[in-house]
Order: sequence, then C-alpha cells, then structure tokens
Amino acid sequence: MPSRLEKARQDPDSMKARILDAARRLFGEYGFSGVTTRMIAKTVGIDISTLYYHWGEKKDLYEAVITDLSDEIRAKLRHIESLVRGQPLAHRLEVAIEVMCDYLFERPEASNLILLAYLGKSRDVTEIDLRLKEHIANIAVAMGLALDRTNIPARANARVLAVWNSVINFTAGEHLFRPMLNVDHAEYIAVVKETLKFILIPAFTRTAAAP
Amino acid sequence: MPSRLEKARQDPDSMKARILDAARRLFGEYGFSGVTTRMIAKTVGIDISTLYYHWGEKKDLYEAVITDLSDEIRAKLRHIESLVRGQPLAHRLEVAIEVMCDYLFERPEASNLILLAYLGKSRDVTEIDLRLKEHIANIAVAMGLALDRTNIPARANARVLAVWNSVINFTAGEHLFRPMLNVDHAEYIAVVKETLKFILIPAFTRTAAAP
DNA sequence: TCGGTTCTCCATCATTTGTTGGAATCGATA
DNA sequence: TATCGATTCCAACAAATGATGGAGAACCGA
Repeated sequence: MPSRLEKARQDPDSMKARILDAARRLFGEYGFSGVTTRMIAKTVGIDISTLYYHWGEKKDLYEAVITDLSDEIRAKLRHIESLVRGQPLAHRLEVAIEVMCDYLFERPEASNLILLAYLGKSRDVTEIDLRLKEHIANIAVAMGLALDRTNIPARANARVLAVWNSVINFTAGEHLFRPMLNVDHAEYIAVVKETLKFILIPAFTRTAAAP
Repeated sequence: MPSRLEKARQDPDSMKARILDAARRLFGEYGFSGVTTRMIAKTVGIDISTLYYHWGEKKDLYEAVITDLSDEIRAKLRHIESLVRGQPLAHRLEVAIEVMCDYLFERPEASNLILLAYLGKSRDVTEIDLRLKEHIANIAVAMGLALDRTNIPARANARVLAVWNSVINFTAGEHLFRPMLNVDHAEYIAVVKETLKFILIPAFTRTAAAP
C-alpha cells in the first residue's frame, strides 16, 4: 500500500505531485511563514481549496516537502557510498564533493530548505526531523571517520558537519556569493568545487595519516 | 548629528533601543515573515502603536536591525585585524576563529540573522545589504590572501567565504548540531573551535607555502 | 445510461496582521 | 499653573491569510 507521498512521487503529473513540487520551490525560496497557500495554488494554477483537498493543512504540506527532501538526500548519500566504497579517503572526498555539489546545484531549493530547517523555529511548525543525524552518521562511516554507525565520536561528527555545511552554504548562497566572486554560474560551480576540495581534502587526509 | 540608529545605541535603555533589541532577537529566531509587530511589542511590553511611533514600518525596523548588525560585524573584523596584523598566517587564522566564535556564540541571533539574510528572499523586503562583500574583502586582506582590497581573485574570496560560512553555521545551528554531538554548550564551543582550526589551518597554511 | 466516487471551484468565515487616528499622559518650561 | 511637545495607549480598519461547506464537473465501472 503506497503512502500518499510515494503515490505523489510515482506520478509526477498528478495534482498531488504538482502541488508538492510548487510548494517545495516556494518554501525553499521564502520559508514557511513567507509562503501562503494562495501563492502555492496560484503557482500550480488551481484553486486554493483544491490544495486543501489534497494536502490538508499548510503544515502537513510543509512536512511532506521536508520528508520528501530527506528521503532524496538519504538516497543520494547511499548512492555516493556505493560509488566510493573501498576507495582511498582523498578519492572518497573528491567524489562526494562532486556528486553532492552536482545534486544540490541542480536543485537550488534543496539547500535552502535544509538551511531554513536548521534555523527552523517557526511559530507554527513543530521542529521537523530532517534526519540530519542519520545522514551525518552515514557520511562519517562512508568517509571512514568512524567504524560503528551507532557510536560516532563528537569530533568526527563535527568534522563531517563542517563538510556538509560548506556544501550546503555555497549552493544555498549562490545568488549572494556569485556576484561577489564575479563569475558566471558554471564558473561558480567550478570555483566552489575547487575551494571545497582545496580546504577539505588536506585536512582529512592528514587525519588519516595522523589520527 | 547622530543618526536614529546611533542615538538608539547610545542609550540602550531608550525605548527605541529596547525595541531594536527585541526585534533583533525575534527576527533572528523566526525570520522576517515569522515575526509580527505585535510579537515585538509584546516582548518589549509596550503597545503596538508605540513601536510604530518609534520605527515606522516593520520593514524599516528590520532594515535597522540588519544595518546595526552589519556595523557590529565590521567593527569586530577591524578589531581582529588589529589583533593579528603582522602575525604569521596560522596564528592569524587561529585568533580569527577564536574571536569570531566567541563573538557569535555570545549573540546567537547574529548568525541566524546573517543566514536568513543569505536566503533572504522575502516577499516584502527588498534585499538588504549586509555588506558581506566588504566584510569578506577585509578578511581576505587581513589573512594575507590578497594585497589589494579592491581586486581580490575569485578563489581567494571563495576560500574566505568557506571560512566565514563554517563559523556562521556552527553557531547558528547549535540547537540542532549539539544534540547530535551529545555535548554541553561549553564542550560544543570547544569542539567547534577545534574542528574549524583543524580543517582550515592546514588548508590555508599550505597555500602560503605553495601559492 | 446510471450511480457513485473523485476531483475542482466559488463563496465565505474567522482570525491574524500591518498600520493609523485620536485621546490621554507625562515632563519640562514659561 | 498653563502650555506645549513628546510619548504612550486604546480602538479601530482594511487587507491578507488559513481554512471549510457545498455545488457542480469529470471520471469510471456496471
């Protein structure tokens, strides 16, 4: 029995899916409080009550957006893990940076949603679990910073978070950072990847040599 | 002739200053759209029209908060620059991380405001200049990554941004990250500082050796 | 074609929100 | 004390917003 969310994802032309998609982009751009149900309905080109018919409260729609995103991220991380398994650490990092950057630059709303969920305190929405802890643990294990997924030292987690945050920030902040760097979109992606590798790889490969 | 903002800062007990202060904390917590003028007034313990009497539109109050923050950051960066001038790069970085972390951990709303201004697209507020470009250029020069403040290569700017973002993120995301690391507040600060130094210093000191 | 289910829209409601007018109050000064 | 400006609050308004009830349209199997 497929869940509502799965059902919506199964048929991307279904009304449920179209609403979810528009909501994702708008919530990513303006945040939960900055988006009205009327804005979403208008974007989809439907009446507001059709939106309520499919998704119920605004809060529920927002939660579906976050849950959807979290699933997507988990799948992407699994994919990365499968790509780099058994490779040396420097290579693992390089691939991870490449793949995550490509993924996030293709979906600019994703990193925004993640950052907004960090800051998160909304008067209306009880904190929604992005399952960040799980994601970070997966990365830590994939990077070889920890062996046991259930017991990861604070330092290892903090280092993974630093990597994760760097990627998220550069993708979420492109509209602000790119004019500062005076480059076009493609160049921006290149500079970001280079910068991330430049900073992260030496730090972590040194760790491996002298833990 | 002191500006309204300067006047408010001069006497921190003045009504204008108290409103500005409450607004800063609330905007930092909930974002522009997530805060109502009534919330601010209630926090200060005044009637809503008193707020309008002193600050006019909600948008103007928000802009004052951002301008105020930007001034504060600029002063802090100048202070750091004066502390590290002439020191070797590794030491400059270490001091910068220490001082910026201390500053931001003392004012948790500051990093939130900065991040929210990154994502920034609000329906009501035209993008407000945090003067990030200026701040980043100052850091680049202070760190010795560029000699000429007016012409900083994209790579240097990107590297400074990476540092800046890392600090901002760890302070803004404490409420989310700290449970993941399973440490208390003091330990969190220590782990963050250590992690930042661990990651950033090797990267940048290597640069200095091989530009 | 019929009957029922699913879907979509129109009209509407109660509440929230930004904002303002005006009256009352306070403090200094003539 | 009378006066005047600065400050504060009460009351209210228009618009925006989250949410719903109900009427019709579209679809689908019998």
